[in-house]
Amino acid sequence: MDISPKDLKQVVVFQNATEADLDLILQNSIMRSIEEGGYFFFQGDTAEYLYVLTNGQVKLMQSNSNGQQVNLRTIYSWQMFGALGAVRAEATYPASAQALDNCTALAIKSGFLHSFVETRPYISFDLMNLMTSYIQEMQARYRELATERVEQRVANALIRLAGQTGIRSEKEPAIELSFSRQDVAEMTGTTLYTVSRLLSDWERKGIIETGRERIRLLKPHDLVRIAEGLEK
Amino acid sequence: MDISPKDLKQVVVFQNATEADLDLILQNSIMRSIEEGGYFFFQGDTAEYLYVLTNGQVKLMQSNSNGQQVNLRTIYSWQMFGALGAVRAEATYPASAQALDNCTALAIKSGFLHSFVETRPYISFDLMNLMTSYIQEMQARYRELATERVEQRVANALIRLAGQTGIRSEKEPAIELSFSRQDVAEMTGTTLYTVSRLLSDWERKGIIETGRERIRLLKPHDLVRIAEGLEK
DNA sequence: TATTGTCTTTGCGCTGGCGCAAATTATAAG
DNA sequence: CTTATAATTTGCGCCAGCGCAAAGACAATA
Repeated sequence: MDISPKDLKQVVVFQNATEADLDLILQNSIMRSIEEGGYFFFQGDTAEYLYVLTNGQVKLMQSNSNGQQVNLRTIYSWQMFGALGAVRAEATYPASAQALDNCTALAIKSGFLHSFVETRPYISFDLMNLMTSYIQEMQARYRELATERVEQRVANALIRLAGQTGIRSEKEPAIELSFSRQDVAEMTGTTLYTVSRLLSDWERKGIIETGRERIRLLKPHDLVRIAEGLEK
Repeated sequence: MDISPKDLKQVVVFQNATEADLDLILQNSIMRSIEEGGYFFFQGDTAEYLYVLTNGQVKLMQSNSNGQQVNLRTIYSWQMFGALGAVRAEATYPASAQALDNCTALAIKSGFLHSFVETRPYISFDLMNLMTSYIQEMQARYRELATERVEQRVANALIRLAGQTGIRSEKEPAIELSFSRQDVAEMTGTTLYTVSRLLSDWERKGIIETGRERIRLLKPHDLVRIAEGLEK
């Protein structure tokens, strides 16, 4: 599968790039395909490439010395990942990137991007914007983890996911999500048992509907109330 | 108190700036003094300025709708703060900045920095480096909070603080920190009671020595072992 | 020296959430 | 259709950590 410069316009960081620049980027990149379950890179690897996902979904996660892991973020088509390690020379990736589907991604040599950015301020600007939003999201999630109860955090995660990826059908205001209990647990710093108990409870109350690796939000507004700690 | 361009060289983001540029920055800034306990800005304010602290210490913190707060970071002399809000136009500060001492800071109009950066790639580069390290630290702390027990998190926080600010005396390998139990609690997402109990315990074991708003690390290595969860 | 305010310690009871284990259900593969 | 595999649910016991309350220690001020 080939990629045209026009396709690259969809990448937020490249939105202001010229056609010529996009061409140059393509010439200095290769395509990499990773099949479901495989890894683009592991936490600690030297950051040789930064990626633009063209197909599939990628999970970014970080693990501690005992192997316990947390979900930092899920990457969708035309989003960048592995960019953090690429900014500094001789950096290592701070997280691992696992393919949730069969994935294809454009791999850009980080050394190339380095020199490329130096003469194109608009790109660093867009990159900084992206980074800023990362920092803000991480700070918000950190605060959440530190001060909110599990119930609120899970509700919040569902709301956030709904905003990012939810499929909203026209007729009914239901939002469909595809995540396992384990996924949600890793996103909210809890266990799959607790998530399961919570979801069951909410289902009994008619707020959501659940299935295997599937959560449908029936009353998002009620979730918002739970997230804010107003419930009970 | 006046600031010379040379002083500004101490700011990481300005380390590669020319004398002329530093002068220009100074001309487009004002000095602001905030006394102990006061605020440079509050979370949610529109980000008109970004600051370079010249004197004192500033605590960056975020609070949720119930007023509970977490410590994101402490700022020392010649470090920047409030830069996040400044990158995007019409942004608001994602955190509040409280003066821990009587503080003085250089306030740079964010609009000015905007246009300034556009023609000076080296600065955006250094800014991105700074942002990258923020993201990585937040990710690490997030993982810590999600997967580690309180004991480990507090030990980790002490180690981190020792690296950032600890005063190491020549004769003995003891490191002196100046933080209240409440401070440490807000940094680690726990309560001052739990921190107090932990510190008391460690003091009994001879790992640290404590006082009012004072913690002296006697055996940092033992703390590292606790942080890694090897203890018990 | 006495006073006041702040920081710290510690006892005590409680509970939110963890995590094992075992049963149940959904999906995929043969 | 059967079997294997993976995801989910739920009962149960337990404990790490919370948070009130009250006392104690320290620092600043008059």
